[in-house]
Amino acid sequence: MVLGGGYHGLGLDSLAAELGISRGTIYNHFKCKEEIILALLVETMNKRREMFQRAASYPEVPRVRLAAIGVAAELFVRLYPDHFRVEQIVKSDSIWDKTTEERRAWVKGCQLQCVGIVAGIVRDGIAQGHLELPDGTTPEAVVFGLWSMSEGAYSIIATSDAVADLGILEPFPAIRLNIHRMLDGFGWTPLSSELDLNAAMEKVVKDVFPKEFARLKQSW
Amino acid sequence: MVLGGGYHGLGLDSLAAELGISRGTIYNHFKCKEEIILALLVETMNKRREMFQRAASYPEVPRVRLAAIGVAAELFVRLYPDHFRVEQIVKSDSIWDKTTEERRAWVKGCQLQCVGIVAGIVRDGIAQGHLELPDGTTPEAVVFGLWSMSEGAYSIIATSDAVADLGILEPFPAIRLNIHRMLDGFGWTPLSSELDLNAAMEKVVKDVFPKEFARLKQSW
DNA sequence: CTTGTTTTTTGACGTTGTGTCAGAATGTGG
DNA sequence: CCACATTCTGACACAACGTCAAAAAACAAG
Repeated sequence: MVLGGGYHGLGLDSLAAELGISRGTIYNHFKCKEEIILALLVETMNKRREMFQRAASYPEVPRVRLAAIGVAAELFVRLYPDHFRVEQIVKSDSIWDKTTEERRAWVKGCQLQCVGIVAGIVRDGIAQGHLELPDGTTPEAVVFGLWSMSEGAYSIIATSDAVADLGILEPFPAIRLNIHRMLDGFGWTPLSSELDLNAAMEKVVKDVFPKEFARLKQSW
Repeated sequence: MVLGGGYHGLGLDSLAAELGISRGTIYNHFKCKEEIILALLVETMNKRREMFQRAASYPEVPRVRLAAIGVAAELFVRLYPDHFRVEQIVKSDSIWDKTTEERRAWVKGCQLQCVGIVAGIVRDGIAQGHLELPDGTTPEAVVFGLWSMSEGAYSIIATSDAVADLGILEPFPAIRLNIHRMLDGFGWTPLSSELDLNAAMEKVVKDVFPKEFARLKQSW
């Protein structure tokens, strides 16, 4: 893929050669290298938002719909690791301020949409009496927790062999477990002890993401 | 600080000028730019390990000692945001493979030590009957969850204004809450409902990290 | 103090990669 | 076929990393 070797891996010469055009031509479409990367980021976030929307509309109880979002996030990371990498790169390198306001706004908007999808499920859970948040805690705070956990876990997996050193042979099931423990901690019913979430998630994979699952050669 | 503007912000010319030496001299001490960054990373991880060790030896029940680790991690990020940034940079840019095996091993070892400290507390909790892990779940998996949550949350805070857009005015208390909810989900007693963890953490700050707390001008 | 030797420092140079722009090439309407 | 508009191009300017022979400094011996 384009961005295997980080920011430096993307050489405009090689990119131009790969596209069969000259390097000057690239600058007719993008103002600078950073804009290219941000364009890739937009593509990335579109992809994930689409998967999130599909997961969120799964006809089930809110807690399972949230698990479906988790499935979507995991599938996304496993299927498109390079796309995930783009997000990492944009974060750490200070490329953000070299880009146009327009594209930045687009990224931000997409991010908020993804958050909104998840927050909507949390609100549904509250509305249906499956979940009660303590005073001062907003649904968005819960989303923040889920987001943190995913982001951090996938980042750790992607950028070091720390998980293997920890003796965690299958990190993805571990992530799922930890996330559901957090939701249990919030008292979101049905609790993971009252429900076979693994089976539910496997069903989500087959019902909502059959195509993606087929592309995922490794075991779920 | 040295690494405000990411990998590119660190210019060897300006760095040399700042140190009052020539750029050539830098290469007597470091083989390449990447090694400089990794040296900063070593410093960073030493600092945090030291804080973790202090927190872990806090004379309290395991769950509170774990909270103390959380306090240490939070104080570290808030006091030394540039150090935290170094970790982000090392992750995303592919600088890892340009560095010497020796320094890499050092970083990895320090990382494992930090994990080991936390895993030790989890084991203590199990040994004292405060916590029971389901079959197939290791203490390291719990550490992985805590690590993920911290890493992801601090990363999100540091690299975007997403938390503000989510309406989360005080992200750090939100992180603490989410972490403790996860531990509650594991059934780790005393549960956060049976214990005033906020007071306990405030006590940790004053008992274990008075000096660091003094440097933290913002409210806890 | 002087002279010879070793170590450290230096900044000019080579190299690599980004971004620019005048000119070439290509496309279009009459 | 021509005039005009658009797109593409690759040579150039510039910036940053890393190198290395020469200079400077530190050190040792007589």
